[in-house]
Amino acid sequence: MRLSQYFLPVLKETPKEAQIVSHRFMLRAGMIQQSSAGIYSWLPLGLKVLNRIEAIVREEQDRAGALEIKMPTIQPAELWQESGRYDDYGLEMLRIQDRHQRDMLYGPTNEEQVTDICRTHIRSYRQLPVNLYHIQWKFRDEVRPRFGVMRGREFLMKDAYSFDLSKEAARTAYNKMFVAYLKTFARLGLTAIPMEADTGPIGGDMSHEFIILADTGESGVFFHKDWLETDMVADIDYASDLQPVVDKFTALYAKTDEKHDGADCPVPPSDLLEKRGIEVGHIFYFGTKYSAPMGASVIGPDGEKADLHMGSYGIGVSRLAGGIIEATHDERGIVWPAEVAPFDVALVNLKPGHEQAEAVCQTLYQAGRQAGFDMLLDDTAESPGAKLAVMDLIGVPWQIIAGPRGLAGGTVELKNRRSGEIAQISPESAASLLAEGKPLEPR
RNA sequence: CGGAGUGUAGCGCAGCCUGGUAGCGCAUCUGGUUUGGGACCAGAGGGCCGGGAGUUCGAAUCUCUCCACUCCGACCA
Repeated sequence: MRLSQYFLPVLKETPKEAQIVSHRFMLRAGMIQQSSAGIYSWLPLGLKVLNRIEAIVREEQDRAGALEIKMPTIQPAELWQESGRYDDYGLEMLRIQDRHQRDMLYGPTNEEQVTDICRTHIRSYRQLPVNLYHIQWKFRDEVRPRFGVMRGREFLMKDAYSFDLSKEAARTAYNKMFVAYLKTFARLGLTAIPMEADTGPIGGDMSHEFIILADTGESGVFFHKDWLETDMVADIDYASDLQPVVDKFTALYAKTDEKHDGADCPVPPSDLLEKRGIEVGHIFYFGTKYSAPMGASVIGPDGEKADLHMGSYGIGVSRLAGGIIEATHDERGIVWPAEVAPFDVALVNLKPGHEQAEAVCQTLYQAGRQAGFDMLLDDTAESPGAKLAVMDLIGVPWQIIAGPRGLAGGTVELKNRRSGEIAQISPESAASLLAEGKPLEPR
């Protein structure tokens, strides 16, 4: 993409409503624009990132055996009256009427909807297990939206729902999602600690919130300091028994402040950390809470009818865009992990019109594109300082900077956005580096 | 929903107390000069001062009243 033909409305000054760093940078980098409280338009750069996060989430769900569906944003009130939540949910639910005065709502979540799908089509235990997920916009009329996309009213969420014959079988489904979440967040460049969370009325040990640490987080968390040294990568075959993996990643103490009890904590105070975190995922088992009232049951091997055991598994996709920035920025701007970066390589022509700079940029641009890199070529007439500042702001992992001064000495700059390291290399080595394809790593 | 604020050009702000021609910086447009870390010179355009109702000869400014947005708390992916 040529920057001169792109839509990247960067801001030099910070809009005053943006109080936290991710919100500031998302606005300044031209990723989002506020529409009303807690509701945002996603501009090209922001949507690109959102789509890449979504793709990673989807890929890991698919690998874990979940099946993608797409349920509507608008749901009929009847389903929620069946589960009993239509009256319970309160003002957070956006209620609307269609032209026939039929009560509808903009879905804040989809347990009822997915239960309706399964009760219609799943009659036998032989059809189990099933795990259906979708990635869809939700609306919750939050009392106080804030922090940009971190607590919006409208937000993009991946929500999966598992259906099993028994609690034991549901645990297998739960473990798959647990591991899928570890993998997903690791790929997103995040350390997301699974923390024991409130299970609500069901109880038990099957509820975890995945939390990334950030001072601006809304959740208070307590955990063993060794978490900070833990390698979060889990490369696992889903067909194997996942319980040991789950055990490994739940062995160290980690609880949200609702669950933490200072008097009853096994970790000595010297090893216990109390920090703030951002909840980016939440998984839990809730038994027959919806299947029983909604009549979602199957005939079991014993010929008896049995209510389905369900679990649900959420990832805040749009929240992650902000969460990643909170976790990885520096003072100059965003520092995207390679897998979610909107572009792979930014190519900066410091002096458009300069014959040699033009030629080198053209060559490198083509070389990168042919090798499959998503290239951004800054061919605008801005001042060099402005260009470089914008590139740092939008956080593309690699920058290649070409200007007359370097080219006179036969070099361009290869800059690593994360480390700040700059290598002076010849245009030819830059070209061959690009030609080798991903990932871009100098020698 | 309780508490506290803010609405003036695309963005950031001043002006309001003490009523009298609506300003500054950045951005935008034109021309020129520039080009290695958010350039320079000259010129230009752009505002129902959040909406409504009052007070007044006269309201961005004073009063009332809506509305929107933000921050702090209680709730949540």
